[in-house]
Amino acid sequence: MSNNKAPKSVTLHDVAREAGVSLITASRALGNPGMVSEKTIARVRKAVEATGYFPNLMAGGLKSRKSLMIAALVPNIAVAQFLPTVKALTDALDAAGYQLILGQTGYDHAREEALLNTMISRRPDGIVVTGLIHSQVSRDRLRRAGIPVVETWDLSDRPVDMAVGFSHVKVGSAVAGFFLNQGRRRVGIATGDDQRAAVRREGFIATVGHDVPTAVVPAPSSLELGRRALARLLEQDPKIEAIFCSSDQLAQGVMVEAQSRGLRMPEDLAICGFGDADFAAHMNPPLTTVQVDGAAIGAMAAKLLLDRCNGATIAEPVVDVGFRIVERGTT
Amino acid sequence: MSNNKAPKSVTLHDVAREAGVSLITASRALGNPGMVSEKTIARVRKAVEATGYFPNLMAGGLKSRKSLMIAALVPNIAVAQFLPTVKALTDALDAAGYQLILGQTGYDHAREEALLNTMISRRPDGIVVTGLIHSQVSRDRLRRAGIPVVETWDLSDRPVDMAVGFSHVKVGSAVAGFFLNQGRRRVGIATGDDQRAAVRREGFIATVGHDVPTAVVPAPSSLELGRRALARLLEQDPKIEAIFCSSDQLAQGVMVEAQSRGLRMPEDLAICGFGDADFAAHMNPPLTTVQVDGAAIGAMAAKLLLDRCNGATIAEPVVDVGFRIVERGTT
DNA sequence: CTGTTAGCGCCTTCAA
DNA sequence: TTGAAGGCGCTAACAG
Repeated sequence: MSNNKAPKSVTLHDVAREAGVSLITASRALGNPGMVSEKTIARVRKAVEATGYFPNLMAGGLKSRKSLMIAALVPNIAVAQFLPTVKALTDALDAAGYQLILGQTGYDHAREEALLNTMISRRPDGIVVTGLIHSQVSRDRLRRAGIPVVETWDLSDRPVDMAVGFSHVKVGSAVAGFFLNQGRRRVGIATGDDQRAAVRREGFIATVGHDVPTAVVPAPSSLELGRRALARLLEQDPKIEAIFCSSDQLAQGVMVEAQSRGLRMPEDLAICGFGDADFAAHMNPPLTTVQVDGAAIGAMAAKLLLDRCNGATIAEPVVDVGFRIVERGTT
Repeated sequence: MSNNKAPKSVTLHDVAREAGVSLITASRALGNPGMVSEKTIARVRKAVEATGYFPNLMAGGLKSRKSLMIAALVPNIAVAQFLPTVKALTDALDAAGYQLILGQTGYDHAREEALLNTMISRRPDGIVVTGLIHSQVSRDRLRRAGIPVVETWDLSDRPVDMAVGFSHVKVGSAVAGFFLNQGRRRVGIATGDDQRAAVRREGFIATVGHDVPTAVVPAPSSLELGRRALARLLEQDPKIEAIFCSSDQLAQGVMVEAQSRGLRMPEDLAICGFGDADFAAHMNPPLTTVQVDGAAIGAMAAKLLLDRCNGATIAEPVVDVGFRIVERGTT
């Protein structure tokens, strides 16, 4: 009688029998309809309905060596900054029948390496990381595994494989130049503690020509942390004239704190954010900020990966999407 | 000579040979160390290093019927609302060795059904959806497939399987009661066009006792859309006294527009948002809003799923996490 | 256009 | 504690 095994799931074998064709014909009818006659396809389709069959992508992927999955590593999904990228990526992949597996590195290099190992074990058809991959071991491993990789939000002379981003040094430099042009010399920085923000700071300082007051706050940045950052900067230089913030959230906090201290913007204090969050244009005064097209980064990363999956050779494996300073009321 | 095949990847077979043990012993040394002697484990570990072996979870999962993946369906990853949930979910799953596969339904029922089918084909060990699953076909399918499912951000008398959320009807009702208590009768609603917001609106109207002016905006809601929503509400009732917004982003826009029209809050106009975004407490005036613990929802969903994966029986398959109105300066 | 054969890489079952 | 055999569900490769 019926023993207590798990209710054996319907397989392609059952479908084939129901349709009165061989296993492989059923397989082709579903995955490669061009090779099968209309009539057979119809029979198989009907058999699928009748049996309630669902393909098993694990089994298929094992043989075909295609998982139809792309792994994405972000520092922290809750950082609004990367959302448009993840969204654009997911949208583009979905449209091509691929799904995204998500991993959070928490800005932690060891965690990143561990996560990368896990992801490799899943045999994704591609990997997207935010920022450059830090561990040399991981870099080598990925190259050897031959998995297409896109490093995003940053540029590198020697990416693991492909890269889509912009130069953070140039961003810092551009903002510093912008402040200096306005005649503001007493400048400072409120920044998150991540690698890319640190590089922007380096570019900023290089252009200013000397070190500047800096308040570093832990990720993820928030309005609250911005308020405290301004307090700390004013301790370092009570007459500070301009502040470059590593995110608009932080800038928002700096502005709130500045207003509560009676500082006028831009007269007493100029502020430049980073990211052009949707609220930036609607603040009072509207926030000057650095705009980066995060969605374009995600879309381009998806395109590179999908092209590669389709066997294309990528002519330009490193794509610079650039940035621009959007001048508004705070400068 | 070396033919042109893909560089055959290292398998457990190679590790076993290198270690001088059988295939299955190598397998156990890695996945079930309790069954193997210390010495053998060490030998296998060394062989793993030497060969550069990476397990193939697709192959392992095929036999063991465990994918160590959880599928998560959200309407739109860019909606800040669900971020804490996705983050808490990812964190909890990561810690248990599971990864998240992400899908975006775009608030579209057909898309949701298609995505669910795709996900089923991946044989995830669990599925988390935002909101209730709409398609009856999908509901039946999931039950039959026997995949653990958690429906979140909503509650249901008869969930597909498990549910973690709160009552949107009660939220609408509570906010309406709150406004009425303040003596405000000319009330209205600015809302996104999603299902849950619609239910909150129903609760609101039921308590008010009659239909109210309503401005519906498409997802995802934004500050910009909030501004337009207020304009539309003022056309419907120039003397409107209180507005319930379906998100804090929308509320923010309503406030900006109100200020630009010279309306004072809360004297001329009361506003209540939804979600308690991080900026809500820092607006001017601070925004009254409905607070829901999205992270708790994600954490609880992960717990239910992981418990189930570990064979536990869930005593309470429906968890109400509740909500509360946070009174601030706009009411 | 259809079918047969032979695995993909690993783990479960049974035996030693 | 270790091993041998068999198969998870599917699809390339090669016939017909």
